[in-house]
Amino acid sequence: MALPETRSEQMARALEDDICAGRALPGVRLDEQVLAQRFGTSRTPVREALKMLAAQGFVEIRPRQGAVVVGLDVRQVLELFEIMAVLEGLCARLAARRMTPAERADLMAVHAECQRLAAAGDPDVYYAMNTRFHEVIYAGSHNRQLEEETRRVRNRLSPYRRNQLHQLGRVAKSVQEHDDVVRALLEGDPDRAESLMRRHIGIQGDGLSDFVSNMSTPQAVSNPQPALAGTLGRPTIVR
Amino acid sequence: MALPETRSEQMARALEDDICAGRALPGVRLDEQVLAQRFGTSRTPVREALKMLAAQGFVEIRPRQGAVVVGLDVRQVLELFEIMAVLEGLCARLAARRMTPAERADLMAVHAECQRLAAAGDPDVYYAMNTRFHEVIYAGSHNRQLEEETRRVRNRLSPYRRNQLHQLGRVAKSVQEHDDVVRALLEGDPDRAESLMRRHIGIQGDGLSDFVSNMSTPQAVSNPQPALAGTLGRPTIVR
DNA sequence: ATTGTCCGTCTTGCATGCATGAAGACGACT
DNA sequence: AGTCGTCTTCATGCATGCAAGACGGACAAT
Repeated sequence: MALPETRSEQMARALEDDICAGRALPGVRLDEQVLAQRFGTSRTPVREALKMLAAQGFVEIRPRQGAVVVGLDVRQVLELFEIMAVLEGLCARLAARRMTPAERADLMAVHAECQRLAAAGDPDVYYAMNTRFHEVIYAGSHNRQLEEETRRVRNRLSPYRRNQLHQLGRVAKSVQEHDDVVRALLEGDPDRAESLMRRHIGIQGDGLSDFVSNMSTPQAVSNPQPALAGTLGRPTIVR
Repeated sequence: MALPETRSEQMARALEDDICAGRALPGVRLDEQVLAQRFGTSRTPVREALKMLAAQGFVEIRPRQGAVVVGLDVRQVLELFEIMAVLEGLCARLAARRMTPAERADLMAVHAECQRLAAAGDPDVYYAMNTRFHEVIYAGSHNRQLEEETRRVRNRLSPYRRNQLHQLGRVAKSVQEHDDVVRALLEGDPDRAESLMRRHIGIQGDGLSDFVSNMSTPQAVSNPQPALAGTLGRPTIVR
């Protein structure tokens, strides 16, 4: 099976992961040669990977000036959240009608885990399970294209969400909202599932002000290029 | 001004246009050398362009086997329509609240043109104006990210929509639905605008059966590779 | 006749090399 | 001293070259 993966694809995935995980912060310069060395290839596959990431909005390539991790300003982040809300809302709507019994069981299991971890109190651990929770719903939509689109937008936002859950009480609120969504899903109520999910994602009400005030956290830089240091493995962050 | 555009970007746009306009049908093989000749470059920028298009879902690159224009089966098309409906719905919702007076005037003007062309009766001419109509609403959302996302999904679907309007009465129905949307927009009713737009895009009710039955029109091929003939300019279609 | 194997050809994936254009340094001039 | 202009340096954009893998055909065996 193991479908052969080209180096450019591997690198694209690795870089996307770096960006999503916050190892490559917005504004960081992505030097072709450095990356080539880091991955042990020539510049060619590096360039192809960067082009792919650029096409998906993860990096920006300014002709003759190199590639940088896209830095979104507050406005753009809010714009993406607006999109995210309807996409996840649609996932929930479709999932409410289409999830199989097995998938519903999965959902409940993951949700229970979320509740447990929320009580435990570590936001980062909860974050991981929270992601799984949403993934289950993406899959439950039985719409592959939607699944991919939603994940892509989610990934683009991820550098800006990491700290969101570190706010006091945000985790508790999150699981509570999950709980409502789960109920609607299990009852098979598409309208309610969609609307609850939209509200869960959307930065309406209290979420907004909190978020914006804490925003610009991951160096909402736009052009500063603290050149991604070439130490193989993980880029060191320059401050 | 004229921001410098690299060849790979030019080619990517040109190829995307070929695909959207139906000049490169799904399943058509995109040979690197042929394209390189056609654009008067080497294979390198061609490859970069193809990688970009692949990242956006327009072409599929099978390692060691080359690139083909993505062929969507009925199911995938319907999946994309589900996405399209909520994205355009969101555009309408936001536009209802955010359009400036100038944009509203624009909307009315384009809508009037649509009505005129609909009466004239040529579906292809109407199609172009219809596209502009929707573009005005994308812009009216004042959400750039949404605008781009929506346009991208629209473009991915375009090979499959071209003939949609050739159905008897479809044009008339389209303008009627536009009319309802316009009214909601001008009245500033976000909920109604969104819901009407969703219905307009969505293939619910009669739309669905008609569409599906006429579907698979643009050679819903998946692997057949009628090798894109190299005649510079436009690819000739093999049957 | 059909199927399986082998081989030739061709395309892709990647490495390397070169020219162009941009950023930064240095010096001259106001 | 500050500003402007030139020059140097370097990274990018693209061309070219080479090796590995895939497709197709021929041939042999059943």
